[in-house]
Amino acid sequence: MARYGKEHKEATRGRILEAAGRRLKKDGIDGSGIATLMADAGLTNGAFYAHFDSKDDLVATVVGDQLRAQAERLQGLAPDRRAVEQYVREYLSVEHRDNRDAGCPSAALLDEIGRCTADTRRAYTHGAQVFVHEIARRLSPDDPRAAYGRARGLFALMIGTMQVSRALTDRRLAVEVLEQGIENALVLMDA
Amino acid sequence: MARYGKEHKEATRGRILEAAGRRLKKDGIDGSGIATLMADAGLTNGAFYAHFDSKDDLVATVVGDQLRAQAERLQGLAPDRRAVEQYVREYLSVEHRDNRDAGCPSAALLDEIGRCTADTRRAYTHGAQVFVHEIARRLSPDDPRAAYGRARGLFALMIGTMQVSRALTDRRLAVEVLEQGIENALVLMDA
DNA sequence: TGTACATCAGTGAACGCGCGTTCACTGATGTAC
DNA sequence: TGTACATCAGTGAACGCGCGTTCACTGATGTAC
Repeated sequence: MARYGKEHKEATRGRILEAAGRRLKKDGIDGSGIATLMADAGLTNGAFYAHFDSKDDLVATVVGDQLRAQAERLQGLAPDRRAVEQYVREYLSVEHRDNRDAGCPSAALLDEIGRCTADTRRAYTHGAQVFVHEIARRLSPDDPRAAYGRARGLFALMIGTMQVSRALTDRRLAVEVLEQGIENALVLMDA
Repeated sequence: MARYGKEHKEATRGRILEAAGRRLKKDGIDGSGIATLMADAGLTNGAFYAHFDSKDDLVATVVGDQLRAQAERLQGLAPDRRAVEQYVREYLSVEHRDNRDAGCPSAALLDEIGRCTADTRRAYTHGAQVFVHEIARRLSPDDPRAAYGRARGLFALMIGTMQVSRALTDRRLAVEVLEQGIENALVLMDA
């Protein structure tokens, strides 16, 4: 009946979402055009609307996917405090700083997300809460909610530190900011 | 000879910069067009290029001005630790959250600044260092450099916390994040 | 096994629009006489 | 004091371009016979 199995279109959608995740983080939301996003996925602009209602729809989906992926990476680590420390060290690394497109969606896009539609911000709100919960249950396994405050501080500190480091033109200073970010994160974790 | 005194054009330039500061923080850099920026200043698009070489030139100037203004506000406060606490409380307030256009340029624009030209990022680098120094000399009057690490952490934490709070759709959660941000800031200050 | 057909994912040109930038022009002003 | 002039900040139409979105079409495929 249908010429392809339904998994074909699903696979294409997945390819668009993955490519869009990278492109949006690299060039920003306003800085990424539909034609470019589709070319990244090996398609032409016209096919976009067979998969998404609008650019806003794509952005909301990408933001949700990106935060889910980030939380899952943390879920893959041990359920203890040392895993959080390991995560923080990888987050505040020069590799992450120099690879926006493969990195944290919040560090790459957060001020733009704050200006997005309610759908996108809802997707962000939910994803961020899951991520913070994964940090908190590693800081305080018996009562994760008690650690939400510190976990949110860690989250905000990591995002802010990475954004500052990326904005600096002085590479030595940028690295120093990352290193001090790790120290500050450890202070918050142990508070 | 000239039809206006030279202070006339300077005043107009200042008006453009002030209006652009507000508009860029409100709608983002990519989200603000020249025609809109000029209309905000009570002018038409064509006059823009009598004052700036390009949009990039304006953005670099605005970023520099905004960070200078932010540092000067801190300089206006007492040179002690209590002034930093007061500053943090005002920064992480609902008023600041709800008024991007009058607020911190980093919270409003930092991920976009990270993608800007070297000129803009140089202006940011310099401005941020001055601001961090003003925090540090209040945390450690005798040896400001010793407090740079904590001061940078405070800066990053405030920026990240404000951006997260602005992205959330749940207002109660957004307020809770601000309050916990203050607690976390106090922890870092006292570390 | 071979052919005709229906499906529909993907193509690519086109839509109106706003972008950053350029430029010939306007008109209010201070100066010169 | 009154008039002609030079200045130049600001106007607004126009440039080519890329934006998000629409749509008539193409063509590879699985199915029916």
